[in-house]
Formats: sequence, C-alpha cells, structure tokens
Amino acid sequence: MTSHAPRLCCLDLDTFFVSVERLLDPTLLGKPVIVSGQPGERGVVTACSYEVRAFGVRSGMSLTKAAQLARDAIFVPVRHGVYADYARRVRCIASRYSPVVQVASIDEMFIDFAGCEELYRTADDRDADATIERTVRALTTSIQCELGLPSSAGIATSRSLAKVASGLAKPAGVRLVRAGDEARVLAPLPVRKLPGVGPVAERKLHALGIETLGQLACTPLPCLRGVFGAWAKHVWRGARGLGSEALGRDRPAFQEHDPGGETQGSISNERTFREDVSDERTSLDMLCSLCERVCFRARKRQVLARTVSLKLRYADFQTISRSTTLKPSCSELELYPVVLDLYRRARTRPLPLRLLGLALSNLSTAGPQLELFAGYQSLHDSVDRIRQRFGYDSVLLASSRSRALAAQSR
DNA sequence: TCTGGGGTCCTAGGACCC
DNA sequence: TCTGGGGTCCTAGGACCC
Repeated sequence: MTSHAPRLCCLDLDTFFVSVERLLDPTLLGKPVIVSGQPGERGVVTACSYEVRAFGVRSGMSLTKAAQLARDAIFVPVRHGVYADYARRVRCIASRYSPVVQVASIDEMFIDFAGCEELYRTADDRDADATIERTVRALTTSIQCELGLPSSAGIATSRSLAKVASGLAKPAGVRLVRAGDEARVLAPLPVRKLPGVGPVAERKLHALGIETLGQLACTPLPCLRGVFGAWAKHVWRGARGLGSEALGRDRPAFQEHDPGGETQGSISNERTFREDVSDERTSLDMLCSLCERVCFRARKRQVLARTVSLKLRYADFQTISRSTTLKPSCSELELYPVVLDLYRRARTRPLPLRLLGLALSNLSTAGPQLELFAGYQSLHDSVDRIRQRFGYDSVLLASSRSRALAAQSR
C-alpha cells in the first residue's frame, strides 16, 4: 500500500542565510559567519555557520554572548530580500520533481512524492523506497549544482517525522525512515527534537523524568495532559512516529483575491529600543512610525484590518498587549488615534520601555469597503507611490520624521 | 539563558444572543 | 426574575516556529 510507505519529504536548506552570503562573498567560505546585527547592539543571532556552532553559538542567542563565544566570528547584516529570491528559485527546482510542494518557511518545504514512484523508477532500484530516496538525492544535487546551495532532506510517512529525519540528515544528507521503523528511529532522540515541543514543554517533561521520545511514547496519555492539554494525544502520537500522511492545508502568505472576504494572517511590526526609553515623545514617535509601517504594508497587500493590537514591553521584560476591534481600515490617519488609546491603557507603570509593537489582524481583502475611507484614498495613493519610487523613508508623518532625524544625528 | 522580529495557533474568561 | 446550555465574538496571554 503506497499510503503507508514513506513518501513525504521535508527539504531544509542548510544554514540558508549563511550559504547565500557565501555565494555572494566567497571569502566567507570556511570562516565562522554570523548573520545578524552588529555585536554590541541589542539583538540575537539570526543564522550562523557550522564553524561558529562549534563554539556553542546558536540562533536566537544574544549577540553579546555570541561574540564572547566566537571571538573571530564575522558578523554579516541580514538581507531578507536576497534570501527570499533564492528561496523562490529553490521552490522552482523542487516543483520540477513533484507537483505537490508546500512552503513551510523561507528555508523549508514539504514535498509529497506519493504516486511518483513509477515515474522515477529505474531497473537498479531495489524497491519503491529506494526510488524515492534516489529521486530526493537528485533534487538536493540539482539545488547544489544550479544554485550552489547545500540542503538536507528527510523522507517519512508523516510530516512531523520527515522534519525530524531532515534534521538527522544534516549536513547535506538524505535520510529515509522506512515504514515500521519510525518508533525505533525516534526513541533515542531528546524530546525537544519533536516539532511542537519547545523549551516550556521540555522543562515540564524533564520534571516528570521524561528525557527521550522513547520515554515519551511509553508515558500514559493522562500524564501528558498536564503538560500539553488538548495537544497531548497529538504529541504522544508524534513521539511514536504516527501522524497525518497527507500534507495538510497550505499556509499561503498571500491569499487569492476575494474582494470583501476574510484573509488569513496578520501584519505586525515591533521594535526594541537601543536603550530603554522613558521619554514619552520618543515612544509616541515610535508608535506613529510603526502605525504608518503596518498600514503601508496592509495597503500593499490590499487588505483592511478590523483588529489593532499594541504590544508594550517594560524594562523588566513584563509584556502587555491591548487590542481593539473596529470598522475595517488600513489608514494610519484613522488608526493612529486608536493606537494612542491602546497605548494609554497599556502604559500603567512608570518604568522605562524596552519595546513597542503593533499588529493588524482580522484582515479582509479590500473590496467595496475601500470607499469607506475614500477621503484618505488619494493621499495614501500618492504617499505609497512616492515610497515605492524613492524608498519608504522618503515620506513620513511629522512625528515619524522627528524620530528619523533624531536617529540620523546619533 | 539577560532574551529580535516576523508569524501561527491555542486557551480561557466574559459578553451577548437565542 | 431566575435559570440552562450552546454558539460566537472579543480580549489577553502564552507556546512555538524559523
């Protein structure tokens, strides 16, 4: 039965951002590279090379810590646009091998090879598993030869296990987990390796004496409910290598056009201040600039938002959010007063601020409702056009402008 | 472990309606 | 006026992923 054979592939680009930077600057090859902001700034490691990992550096680690661990590391700024372009080219290659390709993130995708066995079969293949494994190797080789990017792949009966297998295959390998072998492969792995088990669940499981996926698989379901709640069964099945054999629903970042209809997702921007801020003017300027930014992005996506959420983090890391739902809009002129109100409600302590963020959600595609704020329409059109042509910062609300000038003078 | 920024999804309580 | 139960929406917070 093909439905029980490993046909789901998780393809993961190895240290993707670093690999792209090395393509564009070959002097970085073989050197310890960290893609992030500059050391000394408030920030974390976005991506790092294996040479840096050898010193214990991990993505998500603070830049200060990373600089201490890897003194010779080369810090390279993040260039999302460039990586997105390469990711698109990788997807094109993948779609030559199977029509069913699902994008999971910028450096990861799932490919369903069910039904493709006969297409790729050669006389040398021992069985259908061998055919798929050889095909996936050909795919990773294509990506390496055509783009110069190393990748790893896992092939298994479920999405979650394919992802685990791609981790086992790194660097630049392919790992197929045969049907019936799932539990044995998973058993010795630390619980954290299972997608869905993060730092919090890991800590709780350790407290129960559960360290490996084998132990997790043997734990009675009721014991796991305290840790995972309604997700317990899902996680427990995952630890045994059981899971959906289908890819499931795709998560497109941009929905097909459906005027007036609901659209998935949210648009958010947040900013950690270089230094904690107690000056009210600076906070309000930041809010104004965040508001312009998310509204600009909403108009670019042609969506209206019904819900506006403000996030505020105090110097002591306490994080507060306040949100409100109103008539659909994508105009900062309409939303800024609402944002100010949310800010007043959230800002109850006299402590300096570390971060401010804004999110738009409850999105609908801009259909007839666009006329609701037609009064601002031509203004936004002009501003957006100038920005597309001369860059985002070429037009700013007065409040954002004072912020930008202050930043320049620093 | 001194903790970025973009997201998604889940939970739980309260309001409100039938 | 009190009461049940289900459904839906809103809000706040948190876990997780890359």
